[in-house]
Amino acid sequence: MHKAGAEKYTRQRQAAIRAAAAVFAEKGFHGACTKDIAERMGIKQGSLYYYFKSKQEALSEVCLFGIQDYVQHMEDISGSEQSFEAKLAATVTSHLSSYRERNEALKVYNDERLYLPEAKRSRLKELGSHYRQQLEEIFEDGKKSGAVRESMDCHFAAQAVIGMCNAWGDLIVRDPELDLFRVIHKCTDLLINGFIQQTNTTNRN
Amino acid sequence: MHKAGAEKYTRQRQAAIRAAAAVFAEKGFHGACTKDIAERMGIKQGSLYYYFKSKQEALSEVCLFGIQDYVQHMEDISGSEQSFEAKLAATVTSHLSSYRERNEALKVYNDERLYLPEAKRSRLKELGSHYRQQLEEIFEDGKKSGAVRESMDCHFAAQAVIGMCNAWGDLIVRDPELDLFRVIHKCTDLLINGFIQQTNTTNRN
DNA sequence: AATAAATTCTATAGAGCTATAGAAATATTG
DNA sequence: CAATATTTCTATAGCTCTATAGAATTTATT
Repeated sequence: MHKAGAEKYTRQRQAAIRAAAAVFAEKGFHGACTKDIAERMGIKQGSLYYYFKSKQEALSEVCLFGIQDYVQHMEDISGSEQSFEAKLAATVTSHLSSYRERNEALKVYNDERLYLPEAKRSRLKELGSHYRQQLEEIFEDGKKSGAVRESMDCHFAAQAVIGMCNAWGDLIVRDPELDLFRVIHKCTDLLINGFIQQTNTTNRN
Repeated sequence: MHKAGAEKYTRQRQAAIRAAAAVFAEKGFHGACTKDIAERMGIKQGSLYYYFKSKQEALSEVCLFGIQDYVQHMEDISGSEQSFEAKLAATVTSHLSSYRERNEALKVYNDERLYLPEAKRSRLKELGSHYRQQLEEIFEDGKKSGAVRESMDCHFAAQAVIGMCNAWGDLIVRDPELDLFRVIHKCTDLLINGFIQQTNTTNRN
């Protein structure tokens, strides 16, 4: 067993989480085998169990890694003093950027978290719900400031934004050629300006 | 082996496809086992192979079942003479309704089709691409008629609509309490009216 | 260099799952 | 009813995968 002071352990464990993320993203939790994960980081199958006590634990760590930092971003955005449009744009940017930076872990969180044991899953679910709630509040505040129309269902709107980001995130992970900033720009544009031809110019950028 | 004239076979095979859809939707293709599928339709594991030659074939049939009919709907919508708004609303309605009617098969198509062998997958992919293309054309036509703003990226818009419908479809499948028509209405409203407060009233319903 | 600690390896038990074969049961037809 | 066809069952070969144990190797410490 490792001891404090041996920092190779933490480095390798992080590598294991990233390797697991990549393999789970490609083959799914049940489709992936521990051999794939181990080989991706250049060790043998059995050695992986020096870093995880089970395959489930690997999934659990990947999922946590996947969201912890875009949840943190939302905390910052939500607390800041910006216009509704700026907050919405920041949310989209942070969410989509996470798909690139976090090495598939966010995709794994979305697609495979339901295979976690109940206890772990509900802890992660809290984080996810909190994220959605904060986005919902951004919409509520937008209503108060007059940026968002009265008739908007804010719960629904938050869900829709997250769904749209995840759909695009999927494509971002699958296709490394895809220009992240182009996608961010288009998503933001769509959310702020909508599909429809409008004659007033108040909310264009 | 069965023979023509024995219509129990086709009835049971359809039941097998629905059972497989439910199980694959819940546990994923690799997480599901043929025992689960068989038991759900009240037969034993081995008997399932009277209807499928492999687990892969079951997946293949489920995926096909999942899309064939909403792809067909799009064909009708695309060919019809309606306003942009009406076509968009019809698309959302058809897409989301499929999630309820088709017994989880559409969800399986979205989440598990990448585990199909290449040959099958590319045949299904064609259907999916065709669907997106037709939606894209609806947007292009909308531009020509002035309903959609010039600056809209139609390819992107189509992708976004599909992504949003799929995100909501997931929730519809997961939660049978969720009111389908409420979701359809809200999605349509969001797509047509957008998030933002507008001063002109041209495109409200 | 000798000793101890940390990391990786090999080998495997034990479990679960797919797909098949052939028997048994059920339904259909003459 | 007897003969035939269809559907389901039981049993299992053969494979893959997880997780563990203990040996071997590498890295750090005295």
